[in-house]
Amino acid sequence: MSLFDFEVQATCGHARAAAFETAHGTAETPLFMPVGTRATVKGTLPQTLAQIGAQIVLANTYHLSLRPGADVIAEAGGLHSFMNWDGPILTDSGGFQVFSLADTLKLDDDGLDFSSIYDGSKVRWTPEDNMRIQEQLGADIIMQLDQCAPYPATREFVTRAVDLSADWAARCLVAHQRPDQALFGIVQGGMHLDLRLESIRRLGETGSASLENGGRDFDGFGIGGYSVGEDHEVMFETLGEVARALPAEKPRYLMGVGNPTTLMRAVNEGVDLFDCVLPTRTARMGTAFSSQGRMNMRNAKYTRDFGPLDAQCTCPVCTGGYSRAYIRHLVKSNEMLGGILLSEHNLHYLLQLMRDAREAILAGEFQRYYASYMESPAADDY
RNA sequence: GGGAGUGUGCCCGAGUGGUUAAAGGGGACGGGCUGUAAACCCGUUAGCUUUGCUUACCUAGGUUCGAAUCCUAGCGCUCCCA
Repeated sequence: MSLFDFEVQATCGHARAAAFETAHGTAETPLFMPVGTRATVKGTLPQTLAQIGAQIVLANTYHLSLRPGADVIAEAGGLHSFMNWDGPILTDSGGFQVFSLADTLKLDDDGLDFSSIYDGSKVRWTPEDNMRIQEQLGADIIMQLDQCAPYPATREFVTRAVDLSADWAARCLVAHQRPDQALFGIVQGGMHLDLRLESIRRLGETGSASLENGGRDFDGFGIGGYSVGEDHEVMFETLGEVARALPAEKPRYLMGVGNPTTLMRAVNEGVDLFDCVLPTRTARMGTAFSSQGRMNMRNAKYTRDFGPLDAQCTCPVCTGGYSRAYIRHLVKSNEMLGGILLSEHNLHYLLQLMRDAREAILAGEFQRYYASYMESPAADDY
């Protein structure tokens, strides 16, 4: 396989099993990607990530460019060397942060101005600046700068976000230089199917134009702007059509999702990649995913429960002698090990869920696997 | 033996006559978390026949229209002097 090849190995209904080649190794889909915003998956050692089978890890351009600075990371030899993770890395552009937490944001024809959440200093980004920064960071997959519309938002607002994101996608594609980095465009359009399809059409147009000029096409597509506060069902009204309107021969990445059942349903709709802070954040707050549904480990009922978090789980925590009672104690005592163990378990849970889905697709048994999952207590997060 | 102080809800602690079923913190209990400014945020924490009633600020009496708040006695604890 050559770099960035996305080889669909099997399909089962809309669900796909595929492999994607990066400069730091192959990733097999469907795949959940742990989030390490500040070049660390909170509470989790890189060696642990490797042990539980993480394949791609995320990092964030907004946070890292402000602290410690893209130049520092470049000087360290890039993100892989800096964060001591040898596997594939994906950097989000930081567009999400720029729009969600910069209250001093100013947009103009050429780019945007915002102030740093760390020290208030003024920062200016054009899409070209953003590409240059992500090239300095050196991830294997980088994301275009985009605008993620909040929910609810007026149709006019979402339309402008689609337009701006499409415009920036074209500029990112032109500005993107490093041959060892894949660039993903991002679909916006909120909950409006027509706007989503328009967004996809423009990304396709941009890619074709680039190819005609001897340039590159996007190597994959992010599906952004979902999971921003709407009900699950609202997302699924359009997600399937949106996913399948994207080129079949490229990875489809549903950004910021999510909980186990949403992942399963999205796989069933043809999505390949996911990232979410949920497993690690909820872990630090005391929640465990399990085959029996979510567990709040602060609950008194676990005080004398000396069994593993999940008897069916093969993760190092569940097979390593850590009991529910002990983990509850750690969480209640605010001991950091509680969050560490739960993070490892939750990440493993989602990674394993996707591995199982992949196996089922390869075996041509995904429909049965999916139906049995949806009927199981694991699907309680709906 | 003498003197000074103190006693508040599970714990610590604010409150010195009415708007106090009682601030604030802790603990306990429960909920939330979705391209991470989150080891964070929110709620509940006397009982009941619950738009109200009952019982409550060491105990027992008293003053007052009204007391956690003032007075008397007792009990407990703390400190100082002998």
